Amino acid sequence: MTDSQAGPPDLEYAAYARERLAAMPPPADPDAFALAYHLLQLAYLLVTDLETRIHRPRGWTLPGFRLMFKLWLLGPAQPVRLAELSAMSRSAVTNAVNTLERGGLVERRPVPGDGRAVVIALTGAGEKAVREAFAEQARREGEWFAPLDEAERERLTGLLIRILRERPALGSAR
Amino acid sequence: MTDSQAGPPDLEYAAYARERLAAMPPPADPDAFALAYHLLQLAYLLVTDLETRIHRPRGWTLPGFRLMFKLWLLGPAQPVRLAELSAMSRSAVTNAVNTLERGGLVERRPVPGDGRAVVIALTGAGEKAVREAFAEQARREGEWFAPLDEAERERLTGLLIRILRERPALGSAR
DNA sequence: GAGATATTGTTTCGGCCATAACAATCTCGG
DNA sequence: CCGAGATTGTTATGGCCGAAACAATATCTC
Repeated sequence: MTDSQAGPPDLEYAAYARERLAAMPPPADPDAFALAYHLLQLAYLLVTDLETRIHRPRGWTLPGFRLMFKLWLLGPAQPVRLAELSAMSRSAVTNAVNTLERGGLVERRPVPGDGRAVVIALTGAGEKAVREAFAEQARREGEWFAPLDEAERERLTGLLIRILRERPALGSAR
Repeated sequence: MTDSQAGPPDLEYAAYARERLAAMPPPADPDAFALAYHLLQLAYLLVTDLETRIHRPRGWTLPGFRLMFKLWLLGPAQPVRLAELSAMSRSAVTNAVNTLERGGLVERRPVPGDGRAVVIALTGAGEKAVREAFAEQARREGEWFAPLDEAERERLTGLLIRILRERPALGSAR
């Protein structure tokens, strides 16, 4: 793993790992490894970048923004609905809403017909916050994807959607 | 956002959000949004799936496995090197090593020439653990990417690498 | 050599997330 | 009606993560 190409260390590592895996017997799968690695690495770098450059300086977080963005598009919604839209747990929604509520960005409202349920709604401050952060984030995403032309972006998105549509069944069974 | 297509809720939401963004003025960018959304969603689902199906049942975690996998390929290494290979913070490495060390999977060794430095090395149990989990994970990654043929996988990986190579400068400046 | 500076690893703090257990409430079959 | 079962949201508990502050050590400069 020489540094002769002077690429980023994570990409150098990935190339080296792929080579090593190519010399191993199945079930080692160098191509699947490379795909998973670069996918996760890009997602990690993008998340970290958006978080540190846009949301943290404003005193918020990326997960909080994503939740508020959903409320902005969909209007007030129950935690259970927000959880299934994001494919995340209800408790994660509870935690995120707690943080946002402390900041005065969202509020919980009781549901008339159902004593268990709660509806989460943006406050005025939350609506302003999500509009401002959205503009910044859209700009930054544009910078990240600038290396690809329009056709390539579309092709990349299409491939990702194919995998998401055919996603393997979840659950812990083998 | 009707559920007429009966697709997964997260994909339905993404399609709806893209439509809504298409009706907004710049800097709203529906294509960049869709790309970022599907990229992050797929990464999240893949991470969660590998974690819950493979690593948690064995008593470990995916981040722990990724660190051990690096040690497996590279041999003993210093935390600072592991951190830059993963583009993550040194404190995250410290935490991960603490967890792995409690489980007897890695050990810290002093560095003869340098009183500050430490080298992280796999133990025998750690080496066995990483070999077993690697086989499982490679199989599961293969299932995730099965919807794409070989050429499509390669194209997808290539597009991801293009973005990673040209990644925008980090840092908090605007 | 001695002091200023840099590097390494750790600690603290707060937020994110899942799982499991729980209380409150609703629904539905008999 | 009424009790079993399902649903909703919350609360522990524990791991992950970054930023910032810190102590120990190394290096560089004069």
